[in-house]
Amino acid sequence: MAHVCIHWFRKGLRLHDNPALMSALRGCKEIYPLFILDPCIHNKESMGVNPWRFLMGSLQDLDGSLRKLNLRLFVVRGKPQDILPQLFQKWGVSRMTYEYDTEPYSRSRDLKVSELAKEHGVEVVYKISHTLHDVDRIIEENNGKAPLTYGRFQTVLKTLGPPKRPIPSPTVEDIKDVKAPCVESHEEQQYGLPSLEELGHDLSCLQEAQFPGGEEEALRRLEESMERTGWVCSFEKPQTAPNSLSPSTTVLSPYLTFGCLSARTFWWRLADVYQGKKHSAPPVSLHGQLLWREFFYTASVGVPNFDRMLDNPVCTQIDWDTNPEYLSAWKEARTGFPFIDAIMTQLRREGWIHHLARHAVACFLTRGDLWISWEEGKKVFEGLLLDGDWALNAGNWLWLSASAFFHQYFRVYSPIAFGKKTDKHGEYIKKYLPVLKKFPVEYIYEPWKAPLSVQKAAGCIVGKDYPSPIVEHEVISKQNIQRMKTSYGKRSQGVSESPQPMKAEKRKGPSVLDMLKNKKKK
DNA sequence: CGATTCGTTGTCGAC
DNA sequence: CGTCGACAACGAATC
Repeated sequence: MAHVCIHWFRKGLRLHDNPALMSALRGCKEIYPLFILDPCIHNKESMGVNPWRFLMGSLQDLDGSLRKLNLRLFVVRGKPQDILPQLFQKWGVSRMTYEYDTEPYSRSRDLKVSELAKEHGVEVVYKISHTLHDVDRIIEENNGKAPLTYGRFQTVLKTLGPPKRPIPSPTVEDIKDVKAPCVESHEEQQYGLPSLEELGHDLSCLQEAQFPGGEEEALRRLEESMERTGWVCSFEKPQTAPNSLSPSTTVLSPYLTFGCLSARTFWWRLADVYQGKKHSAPPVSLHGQLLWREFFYTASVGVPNFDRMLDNPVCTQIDWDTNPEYLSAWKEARTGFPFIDAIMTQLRREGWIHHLARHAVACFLTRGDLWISWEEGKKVFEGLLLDGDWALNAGNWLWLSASAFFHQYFRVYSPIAFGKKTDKHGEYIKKYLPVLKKFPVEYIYEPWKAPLSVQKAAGCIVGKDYPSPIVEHEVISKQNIQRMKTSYGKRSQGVSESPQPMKAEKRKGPSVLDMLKNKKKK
């Protein structure tokens, strides 16, 4: 019996290594490749114009690739739970396929949608292809808990073996028995991709996309990086510069986030390059970077309330300040620290900043200087980054704020010294903050220290043309270390008024374990 | 259980 | 230019 099938694209915006799409095509007489613009995730509040443009580019590329196979992409706007039942009926659908998504929102959405599918007699098939492994298996192998250190994570992974080999894209041969649904001309419009203008975006402030979305660009970019075999083999993340004028890393992360590039394709392509050569190893290598992604995906599945401080069992509870002025200054690149402001400018303009640049601004916002909750920073990153992956974003903010995973809170990034290591002349600062262009090198990281005569000569008066620093880093960072110490102290002592202080706190960890154990029993 | 080791990628100053 | 210890001292995992 041949199926009428919807393949529902969400992430996984690609044809290569797409097992769910392949199972859609098997025994299929008609296929509707579908993308739903869901107001719960695709809205202007939580998603900035740069990631929007990346998504649209990716969908356009996907549509183009499908058309080469005599298929097309159907784009619909609305809530999946409203849209899908309508389409099931309208198109006479008997099967729906999609790529498994571990995010909490996606999981509850997919649960609802699967029930609706059942009611409509639609068979649901999903496959794991966004991550290297089935992260639930990793948790199982670690006795029901997500590993909290990278070393432990690697040990667990060894028992699972290497990730699966990627599968190729569907070919004309694969769809020879599949009919492309006949679409009337008005429907061509109805299911077409809306423009960014139509969706109400202001494109006037956008410059040309440095990282255009789409599978084709993803694979081109992958090959471009992999051609540099020496560079690939000697890659060590900590040795790459956060403030080079062009990216010092691959910038494949946005393509992984949207699934334009399969992590397994990347993994095995790297294995090809490594083959027979001496090469760097995790955690610093490129393989290591993919494992970090896997690490945070696993943690985000194994830890309840992963993206929050409250009720997050691995997150240290910290008395962050509510400080809208400081938060805006950070967000809008007017902290008065050129290194920080340059990074935030690049983030807003280009939608991508180097991982270590993220360290610097995240530490500055949270435990280092401004003492603002990492959840605020996470929200800002989510809206601006092309690679604002839910699990990675939350995980890295937990890390940098020393709320979880990383605990050596006395190691504080200096907003002045850190950037100097890799850009002592401040070229990066001058690129993104041209107002400081004429400042002499010795003051470029600390313009407020320049004598007034020097400021005048540079055509930039600090406090007027460029902000004065909002905090005194040397003083505030030392105070903040003490505040961290207090928060950590409370954590290990437990709640003093509790009759069993130690036990009350100790329950924190096992509660995750218990939850997962209970789940398994069901 | 207690002790020990290790932990993706800090900074500063001495040598 | 690189390496090392002090700084002040954390939790997770292991034995």
